[in-house]
This record gives sequence, C-alpha cells and structure tokens, in this order.
Amino acid sequence: MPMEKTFNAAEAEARISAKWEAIGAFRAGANASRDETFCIMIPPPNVTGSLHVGHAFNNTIQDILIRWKRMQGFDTLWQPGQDHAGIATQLVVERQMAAAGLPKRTDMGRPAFLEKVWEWKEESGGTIINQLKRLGASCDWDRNAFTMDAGFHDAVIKVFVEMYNKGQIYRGKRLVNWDPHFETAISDLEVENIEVAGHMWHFKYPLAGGETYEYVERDEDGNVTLRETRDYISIATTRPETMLGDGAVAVHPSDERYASIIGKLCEIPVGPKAQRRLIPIITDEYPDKNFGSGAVKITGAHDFNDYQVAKRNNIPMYSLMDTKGAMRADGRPYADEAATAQAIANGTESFDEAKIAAMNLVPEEYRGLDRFEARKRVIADITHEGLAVTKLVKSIDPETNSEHLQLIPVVEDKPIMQPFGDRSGVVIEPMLTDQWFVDTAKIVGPALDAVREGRTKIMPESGEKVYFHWLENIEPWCISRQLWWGHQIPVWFDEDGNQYCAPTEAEAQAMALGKQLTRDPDVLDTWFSSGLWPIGTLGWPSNTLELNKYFPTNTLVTGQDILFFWVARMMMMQLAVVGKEPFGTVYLHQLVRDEKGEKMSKTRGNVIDPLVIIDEYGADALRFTMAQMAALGGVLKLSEDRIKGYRNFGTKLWNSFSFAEHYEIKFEAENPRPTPTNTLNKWIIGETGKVLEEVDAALTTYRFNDAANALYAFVWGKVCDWFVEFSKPILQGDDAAAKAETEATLKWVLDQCLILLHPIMPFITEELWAMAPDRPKMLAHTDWPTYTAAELVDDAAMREMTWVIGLIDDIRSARAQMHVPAGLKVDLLMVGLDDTAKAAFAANETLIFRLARIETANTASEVPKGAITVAAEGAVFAIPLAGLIDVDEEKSRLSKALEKLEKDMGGLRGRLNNPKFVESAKPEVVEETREKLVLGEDEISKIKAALVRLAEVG
RNA sequence: GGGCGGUUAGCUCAGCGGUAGAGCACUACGUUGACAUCGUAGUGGCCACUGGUUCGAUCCCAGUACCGCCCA
Repeated sequence: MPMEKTFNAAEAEARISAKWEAIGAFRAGANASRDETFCIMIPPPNVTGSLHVGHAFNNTIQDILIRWKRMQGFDTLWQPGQDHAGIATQLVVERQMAAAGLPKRTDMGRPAFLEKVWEWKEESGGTIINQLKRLGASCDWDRNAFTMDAGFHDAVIKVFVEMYNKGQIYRGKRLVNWDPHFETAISDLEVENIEVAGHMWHFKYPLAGGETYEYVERDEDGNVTLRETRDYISIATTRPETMLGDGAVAVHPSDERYASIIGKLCEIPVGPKAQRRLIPIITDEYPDKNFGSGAVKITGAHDFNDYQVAKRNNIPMYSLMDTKGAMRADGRPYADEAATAQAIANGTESFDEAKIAAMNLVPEEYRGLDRFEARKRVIADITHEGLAVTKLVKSIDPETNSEHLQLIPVVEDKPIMQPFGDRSGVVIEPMLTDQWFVDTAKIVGPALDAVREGRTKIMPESGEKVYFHWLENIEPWCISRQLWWGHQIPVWFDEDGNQYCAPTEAEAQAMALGKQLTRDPDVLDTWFSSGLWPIGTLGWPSNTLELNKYFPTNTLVTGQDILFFWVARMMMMQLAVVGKEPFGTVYLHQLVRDEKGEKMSKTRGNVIDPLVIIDEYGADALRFTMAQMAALGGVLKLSEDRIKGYRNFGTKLWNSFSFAEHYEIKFEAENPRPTPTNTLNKWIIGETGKVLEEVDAALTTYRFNDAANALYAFVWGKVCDWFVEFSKPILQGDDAAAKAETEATLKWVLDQCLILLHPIMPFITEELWAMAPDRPKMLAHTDWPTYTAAELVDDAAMREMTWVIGLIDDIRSARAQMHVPAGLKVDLLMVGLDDTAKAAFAANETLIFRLARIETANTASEVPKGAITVAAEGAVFAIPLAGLIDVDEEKSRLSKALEKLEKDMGGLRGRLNNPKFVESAKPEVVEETREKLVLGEDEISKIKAALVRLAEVG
C-alpha cells in the first residue's frame, strides 16, 4: 500500500493513542531499563476545566520531558489528576440544577447537593483527560488522581489535624477577599484586578467644635500658593459608602499642612446630625503627601492598606456589610452604636475585636441597602449638606445669555483598579471575617532554605528572586471557604465555642465528653489540598511503593503565574508534612497570549482553542510550535500561521519517507548504523551525532526551543536539503556497493529522525515508525540513542562535504545572480586546484554536477575572459559564458562580494595588528582570527583577479 | 508606590564578551523523478538611548526612555 501524500493526523492520532493505551505504554515504569526514576506531577487542571492553550503548552513541555526520559530507559511516572475546584464546580452544578428546574442548593441541603456534585463529576469530570490524550500526553492514566478521592481526602484531613495540633493552623479574624455573590472568601488567584472608570470624591471632614487652622500650600520652591483658614480637613475617596466605618484620618508625619491638627478630632460628614462620629487625626507613613489632599480616611475593615494602618495604630475596624455586600441591618440602633464608637474614639471606652465586630455603624437610613446604592445615597446626602469640596464653574444660560457662577462638587474621573471575582464577576469586597489560616510564618523557613541551598532549583532564575521576595513577606494563608464542595474542616465546636480538631466526629466527641458538638461548616481552600498534590497522589500517608520510588519528584512544570499560589505552597506543605522538598527543579514557563500579546479571553474573542488547532493541523504541529517557542521567560505569542508552518515541517518529514519508498528502500525492524566508506554517508552520520548532542543538551537545560530548532535545522536543512539530494545520483547509479551503503545510511538516519523527534512530535513519528514491519517495540519505547558526536564525526568527511556544499551554494548563487537559466547545464572550468580541492571535487563530481547543474568540468590553466568566477578554498572555478553574461553585472556582483570581504578582513586585520589583542585574547581566538584572515585574503585576491579579467573584456 | 522582566530584520523570537541568527512574511525565478504543505536565489539590522569597564560590548556595569507582568 503506497504512502498517502501527507500524514492524515485526524485519522492516525486516535488510532495511535489507542495502541499506546492498549500496550500500557505510559504506565509507571513502562520501558524502564535502569533504576533511576523520573517523575513529573501534572499541575492538576480544574475538574470543570476544558483544555485551553495554557494547558496545551504546559502539558506539551511535560510530555516532551517524560517521553525523552522514558525512551532513555528511566523508570518514569507522569502522574495525572484533577483538583476539585470548590467554587467553579459548585457554580457549574448549581447552574445545571437551575437549568433542570431542580430545587436550589440551599433548599436541597448539603448531603443531597454533594450527591449531585458527585453525579456531575462521574459524568463530566473526565472531559479534560480526554482532551489531554488528544494532545498526546503520555500520563499514566490508570493512576489518575482527584483531590476529593477518599485516600486524598484522608491525607488532607490528617495534615489539617497535625498542623492544627502543632499550632500551624488557627482560626482568626482577618481581612480577606470576599465574594458577595458566592458569599465566601476567595483566594488572591481568583481575584482579577481590572482597571475601570471610577471616580474620586472629595469631602470635608469638619474639625470638632468648629475649630479652625491655617491651611498653607506651597510649590516645589517653597513659595506659598494658597493660604486660607479652614475648619475642615479634605478627604478624597473612591468609595464613599465606607466612610461610615472610618476609624481615623491619617496624614503623613512630615506633612506640614496638617501638623497643627494632629491628634485633634474631626467629624465624619455623614449620618444623622445628632450622632455624628468624631474620629482622630493621626499620622502614619502610609498617606502620600502628593496624592489628593494628602489626608486619607482609615477604614480598616474595608481596605487592605487601611487594615495595616489601623492595626499599626490600634484603630477600630468597623464592618459595614453583610455577606451579600449589602449594608448591615443587624445590631443595635445606630444612635447607641455611634455613642459607643464615640466613647472608643475618645478613649473613654476600651474595645476588643469581638466587641467591634458586633457593632453596626450603619445609620438606619442606609441599613439593608446594596453597597452601590448606599454609595449614591451617601454622596447625595453629603453634597446636600454642603460638605462636598466644590469648585466654581461658569456657565452661560442659553436663553438669556447671562453668566452664572455655580459651585459644584469636585468629582474626578479616575481609572481605578477594581477587584472582580473571576467566576462571579462581581466586585470583590475586602471583608473582616472569621476564617481559618495557615500560620505560614511558621512553615516558610524550610521552603526558603530549599531554594537558597539549591535542593530545589527554579528556572528561569528570576523565578527564584520572585519566590524569595514573596515568601520573605508572606501573609497568613486563608484556607477556609464558605462552600459545601470540598474538604470540610475537621473542627467541631461546643456550645461555648471551644474547638475540637480531630479526623472524625467520634474522635472529636471523645475529646469533648458530654458536650454538644457542631462541625465547622466551611471547607478547605482547593489550594490547600492541591498543596499536598505530590505526596497525596502517591498514596501518602500510606507508605506506598510509588511514594518510596518517585518522591521527591524530579521536575515540576508550571506557569509563572502560579509560583506563589501553588509552587510555594507545595514547597511549604511537603516540607512541613514529610520534611522533603517535593521536586528538584521547578520549570516556570511563559504565559500563552494571542499573537498581539494580549490575554486570551472569551470576551475579547481572541481565544485559540487547541482542540480546533489539533483538528485542523494535528497535535504534532501544535506541539512542535509550542516547543519551538518555549524559551525561558517572557510571554508566548501564539499565532495560527506559525502552527501551519510547523505542520509543513511534519509534511517534509513525511515526504522524506515517501522518498525512501519511491526508491523502494525497505525499512527493517532494526536499521543499524552502517560503517560507511562513502564520505557523504560518513558526513550525515556525523551530523546526526552532533544533533543528538544538541538535543540532549537542550532538553537537559530545559531549552525546548533549542531542541526543536536543532531538529528542524537537521531534518530539513541537512537531511532533506542535502543528504537526500546527494543520495539521488548514488541511488540511481550503478555502484551497487555505494548504493547499498547509502540506502543503509538513509534508513538509519531517517530512523534517528523519528526517534529524536518523537518526544516533540509523537504521532507522525510513531506512524512512520510503524511502516516498517515487525518493529520490536513501538517508537514510544524505543531506546534513545547514546552515541556521541566524538564517535560519529569524521573530520575529513565533514570538511569535504562542507567544501562541496559551499561550492554548490556559490555556483548556484552566482548563476542565479547572473540570470543563468535554472534549467541550463553549464560547463565548469577548474583553475589551479590544490590536491585537497582536486580530490574533493573528484570524489563528489556527480553530486556537484547534479546540484549545481554542470554539464562538463575540465581543468584550465587560466580563467577565460567573460566567465563567471567562483572562488573556493584551494581553487578557482569559472563558468565560461562568453557573450552570455552581462559584464557589468558580474563586475558589480564581484565588487559587492569584495566589499564585504574587505570590510570583514579589515576588522580582522585591525584586531591582529593590535598588540593588546594578541596579548590578551584567548590563543584559540587569535588563531581562529588568523585563519579567517588567511582564507579571506585568498578569496579577495581571487576576486580581484577576476575583476581584472573582466576589465580587460570591457 | 514596591518587585521582576523586556526593548535585536516587516512580524514572532533565539543569541548574551570575538564583530548578528532562525522561522514566518516579502521579492525574483522554477511542475529538475520525495515533497508547490515544495525547490533555488535574494532583500532586510548604528542589536532602544547615554555613559563606563575591556584589546574588543548586542552581550558585563551604571543611568535614561518606553513597554509588559506581579504585588500594593
């Protein structure tokens, strides 16, 4: 059956995948021929997820590494799995229930809802696995793990209990990102900061008791630009509704404008007149003197910066909102709450966290309002009262043409960074709530040491700086979520609020004899469980074979963006739990963007769907593109054109086999490397040795782009462009021995191409591999070569073929520039060949004849007039085309070449004439420079001679 | 505001002490017995700017400008 014209990826990929699966090609330890292990943990995709380009890139890189190591005979494991994605999954299932007309989650109750989630998981949770298989990912799919699996669950609970008992986990009140839609705390990763059009309002906070001060503003030189008496301090805010919870006004300690009023009280200009709260004016380093008025209101419970200021200065933090983001409607009447708050501000009443938390400082008229509605009302009320900062605006009445001067409130339009929940799309609220935290400060040390001391290496190295910077300033990690889907926190409370932490209710009950217990309803952050991914997937806490064998793992491949969220946490957790760093190397790859470098998003409509790409171009083209672009650092801009280009590369490879087929060259099950006598064959075998070394070196150092480029240049630029072309005259010729040897070489070289390309392009290579009957193993299990360039390179053959290729290039170039028709075979004259050139030419005459399109070659004593001259090492060649060539054109061609050479040689001469260069440069560099100069000057003299001859012609 | 990067051919990017590379795009020619998803030849760069170190800087150092990303 003759080969198809091109590789039919759509048809072949599924068939090949099935075959791999059938023989268990990717099982842990498959094809192992040595004891060393190599293990990669997949960054678990979200169980609700579907494959996007980021996954495709991430998994391509992992697959290249694992296939390479597997072929090398390592005992490999690529551990796959998914995480349970608390919010996302709950959202998906709730949506589905709503669509199906089922009762709401809250009506259904927790156990029934969880049952629904599991049903969903069984049905749809495997989507991404199948998509990863289409990419060719060679995970051990039988070991697919899930963070909610029973074993994994037990591990998570065990770790929580142990860390709780060691005091590394605690419950406390801190400011967290709160999603008012899902009514849960969320992680930083789930918050998207987006710049939106916002406003900055300016309000007057009157000084208590009508006090006044001299307000003076100066320019840079200290000249007074404004001086007035004020009875207020001007405050700018983008969130007026939070004024109700202000605890202080802060100014920078060096701000002279306000020096005289530090320590005084000012009034929050909102709420019932009778109970206006007075708050202190304090100093803190946080306010920026040059920003706004330089004075900042401090609302500790609703802003992350203010929170720090409030903590530093012991300012009460009043929570204003409920879990839905509406203004609180609980608590005592406002008048009472305000009175207490005032007493606290005056310092006459003490306070603690619980007392503050219980207080509701929202005036009755705002209670229950949505936060955005409350904002409008607050603004309107302040403005109405005349406490907004105003400016004079001149307007002209269009009817009467009279001028009006009007005072209007100052409202600046200002882009602001606003946090949005990535799933809910609503504005995230910093919220003071009771949550569970990992006291990261207690476990961060070993994670820092592991990288500092080189037990774990982060690539690129800049990642290490970021890692240190983040871990050295780490904040407590909020691990509780107000969700149902996830690992429920193993803590029970008695009626007095005492905590009992235990793996099971029975054990907790045993600790709380006779007490009525209630379990904490919250679940753990998904990242807490995926923080245990390396040991959890390997069966910890059981002392499994796999745990012993593959842990610590070798390489983690993940995006730069989750260095903190996941990598750092895995480092801390594994070290805290089992005392070992989870991986030897962390390879951080680029983020995938569209061709313009923009983030891909559905709203932008610039999403490249890897499955669509695979359908159209095949998985190999996508994979090769990604490998080729996987340089260290930066952003990967993916465009379809590139993918198309690398699909063409696959076709090129395909056609090289079709070439072999055309010449009826039959691949055997094994195609051993011949020991050739022919220079051509020696040469390509040497080149193969070189490319293997390049590929190994590149993969060892995670330079996937170098590996891909080296293979591209070898397969296309060496094998197809030269070796295959050179082999034609031999294959068509009569020399049976040469023919046999060249066939054997071709078979071996093409086999090597398949082997070396397989990690990057597994499908097409496996397909071509299978065209030989009875291969002992599938390509995925074929031994990766171990020859070295030193063994395979024959220096003399390399030199000779380089000379031949250079000569053909030069003749072709000269022909093309002189407009010699491509089809025209010309006569070649050889002048003054030295012995090496003579021998090289003679040995490769047929190749040169064919590729340079030469009819005859004869020696001549001199170059005739009116001939094209081609200078080569140890020879001058001429193509007599009397009458045919344009003398001027040949002159300009040669002059141009001469000019370039002169310039280059000038540089070399300059260097060599500089005694300091010869003294201080490395000897080999000096030697190399000398050699280049000799060769160049030789060529210069040949070209000059040719120009002289041309001058004689006219 | 703090941190981390980047600026090299029209585009996307490698290179990172010895005088600049790839792919794509572009131009011209071409159905040469594998391949038009191709072949052959070619065009294209004061390597952001300014200083410094060096015999020598795209590469190292310092500063400037602009652009990203992360954290506030």
